[in-house]
Amino acid sequence: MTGQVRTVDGRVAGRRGQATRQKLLDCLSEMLSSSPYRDVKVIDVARKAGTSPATFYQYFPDVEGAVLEIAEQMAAEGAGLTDVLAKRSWVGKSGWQAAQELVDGFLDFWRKNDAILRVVDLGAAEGDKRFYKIRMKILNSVTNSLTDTVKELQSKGKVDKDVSAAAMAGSLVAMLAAVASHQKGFQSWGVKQAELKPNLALLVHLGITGKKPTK
Amino acid sequence: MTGQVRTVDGRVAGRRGQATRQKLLDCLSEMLSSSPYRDVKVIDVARKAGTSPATFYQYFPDVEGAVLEIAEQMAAEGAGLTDVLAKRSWVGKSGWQAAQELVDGFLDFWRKNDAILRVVDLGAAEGDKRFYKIRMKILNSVTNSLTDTVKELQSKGKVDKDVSAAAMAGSLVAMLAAVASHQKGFQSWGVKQAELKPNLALLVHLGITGKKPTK
DNA sequence: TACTTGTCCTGTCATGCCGTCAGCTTACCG
DNA sequence: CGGTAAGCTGACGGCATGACAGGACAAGTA
Repeated sequence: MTGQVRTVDGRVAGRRGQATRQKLLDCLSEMLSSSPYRDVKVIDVARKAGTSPATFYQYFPDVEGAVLEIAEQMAAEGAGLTDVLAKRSWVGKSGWQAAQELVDGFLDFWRKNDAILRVVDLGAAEGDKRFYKIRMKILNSVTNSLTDTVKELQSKGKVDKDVSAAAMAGSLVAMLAAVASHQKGFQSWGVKQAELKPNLALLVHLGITGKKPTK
Repeated sequence: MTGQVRTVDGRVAGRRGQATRQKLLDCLSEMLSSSPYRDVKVIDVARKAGTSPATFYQYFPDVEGAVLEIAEQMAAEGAGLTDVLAKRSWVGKSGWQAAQELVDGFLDFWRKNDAILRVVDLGAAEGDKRFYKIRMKILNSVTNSLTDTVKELQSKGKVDKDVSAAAMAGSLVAMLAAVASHQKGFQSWGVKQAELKPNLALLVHLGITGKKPTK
């Protein structure tokens, strides 16, 4: 899939090299969780990995490059977010359940990868196409799936034709991503997870079907 | 209100000093729009302002500190976001209009201040309480207003009691903020502003009232 | 064992930014 | 005109960056 792992100067990395490379990625990942993105320095990552800055630059052009690598790995994992939605009916109780599971899956995934996702989000918002692409990769499976659902419901006459399926799906996904990345904020503001989830599910259901769920 | 503007070492800033300070803030602001947050250096800001790095450190402890200052200024401005909502009825056509105007105001405000808001969002997501507070300051007026609306509708029996007003309002506001900060993303993905806005308004209306709008 | 080859890592260096300080200049006031 | 405080900067030690050459190491060959 990735073909071959290569160093910056073009050599192919062997067993040992790949291990070092991965260790650097892991340490960077950890670092991103514990300190602000702006303050993450190559030298700290290298020290944490028990190696030297020069080694880091052998495998990655800069911190951004390494972050992109981590994000790619995560994106592959995140493709599974959409499994929940496959072949789901959005009519009746089944729809309410689909909405709930989508919300659950999303929040979990985000909580697990919040540090990287933060950086990816920033990069995308700043207009960096590489980050933007990865963000798409993660969100697209869900967005596309939801878009299809809306279109299908529209063709059956169950949803107004003047709804833009893509815009609706995109907005809902953006909402999920935003709420997920500010989960802590909600909590310290007095909103509990237990309240948050059903409300998000309700909004998703309302947005997709245009109707209140039958619970 | 702010009392007196002071330098880092305690002196009070006079006319000239305040002008320099403001110029630094303006240049920083511009810089944030044109290059990634991670790459904004004090020396560049100072150069752009026609002064020296030492001067920067006279007025701000670091880049973050200056960003907070800009964000404060913006937050004051952003308090006006809620004007649109004051004394609005969410019943009938008026509700649909309120939703539309809210979305309009939000997207405009975000587009105007996207660079700072990006950084504030990042800081908040990273758990920095100072950034989190400012984010609240900007969003709270809207969130609270929406929360009140939902509660009012609940007391009149027009909205289900099991909806958490705060969670719903918070989710909607988070959605608006997220979509706003990825406006460019939506566009390059094939979703036009003209489609986006009504869909967001629809979602807001659905979330607040639980019903489709009468247009 | 000695030699070769290619991978892997680091010491070192020039460069550039950070953050601080002493000290110079400028403005204001009696 | 002299005093005082504001305003600014040159210069410096410290540290991160990013490049390079060369040493360490493993594996294969004879």
